[in-house]
Amino acid sequence: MPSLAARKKQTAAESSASRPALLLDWYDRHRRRLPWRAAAGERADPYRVWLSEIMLQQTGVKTVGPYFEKFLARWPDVGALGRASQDDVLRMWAGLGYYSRARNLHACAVAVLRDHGGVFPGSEEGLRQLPGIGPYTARAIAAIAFDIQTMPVDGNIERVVSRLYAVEEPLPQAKPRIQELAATLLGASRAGDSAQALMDLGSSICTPKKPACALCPLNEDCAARLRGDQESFPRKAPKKSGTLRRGAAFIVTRGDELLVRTRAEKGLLGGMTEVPGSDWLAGQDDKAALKQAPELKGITRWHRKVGVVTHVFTHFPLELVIYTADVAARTRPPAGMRWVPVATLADEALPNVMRKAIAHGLD
DNA sequence: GACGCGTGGCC
DNA sequence: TGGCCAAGCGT
Repeated sequence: MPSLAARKKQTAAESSASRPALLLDWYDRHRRRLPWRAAAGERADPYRVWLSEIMLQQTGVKTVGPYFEKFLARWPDVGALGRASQDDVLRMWAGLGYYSRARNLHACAVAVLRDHGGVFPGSEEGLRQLPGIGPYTARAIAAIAFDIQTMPVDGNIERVVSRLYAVEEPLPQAKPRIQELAATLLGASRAGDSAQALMDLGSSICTPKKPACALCPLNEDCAARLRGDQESFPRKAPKKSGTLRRGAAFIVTRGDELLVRTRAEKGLLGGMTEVPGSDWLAGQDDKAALKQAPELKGITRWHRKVGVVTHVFTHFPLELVIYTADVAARTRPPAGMRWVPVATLADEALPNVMRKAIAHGLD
């Protein structure tokens, strides 16, 4: 076999015929070791691949790591996860965001247990039918865990491919075209490694800002690099930011207990624990928000904490005013609410915005 | 196809 | 520091 340098030179001269081989060579030398990845040459466990792919949706590798380990230790296989309660899964997921993923994760495990005898379907089409598994994740599991010749396309691969071919069409319209181009980077085998090679390349070399093109195995015939405007790809339609919303959160203590409730099953922060609060509306003032305070015996006046809690969701920024009150022992909670010891708050399915509100209120 | 859906890290 | 970005899915 000719040396790597010789093969690379030869490839540049012969156009892109052996890009898949260059990519796999690079991957064999530089692949990242991640908790859900099998050793070189080994087939990955579908459960681990699935669990990691769901957690990694719109979420960084570093953030996912500890959650993946926690889940694996508590639920070592899909059967164990399918027999757990949704509430336990939500509690374990708390802090990771996009909570519909956790609900679908549990629903998926239940479905695999009930409809597939506890074994993941081994085809892209079969996987695609399961809750929480969309076109990307179905392809990723099929390629990585089942060695099926298919190319998943995530944000990293969109960036790499759009630069390689200088795709002028903006996202998301360009998705079908990019999917076609990405599939040409599949070799005759090792589909999962080809996909993971492109993802590693996208996260470590072909980064959004200041890509390290000198280190890229595909730099010789990258169309965007030849033009010198790599960072301008992928083209994207400009996106609009949301309007500021305001609301109030009520921190009610009864000794060392805190008043909480569970949010509606669907929608924003669905199924998660929260402290009682007002609606979150654009242009709402403090007085209007205070009118939505929970009614409890013995509260003569609310204490308004100095300052506000701010939080930025994907589609809108939020400002919460914090009101506090302390009530007598044995005060009944309003309908739909409950008291929980402050000491056990860590075990609740509390999204970060609520942790911030509580921290501010108890401060 | 557009929108709703968290959070943390980056410069 | 505020906008951008990260292994998308469901509706």
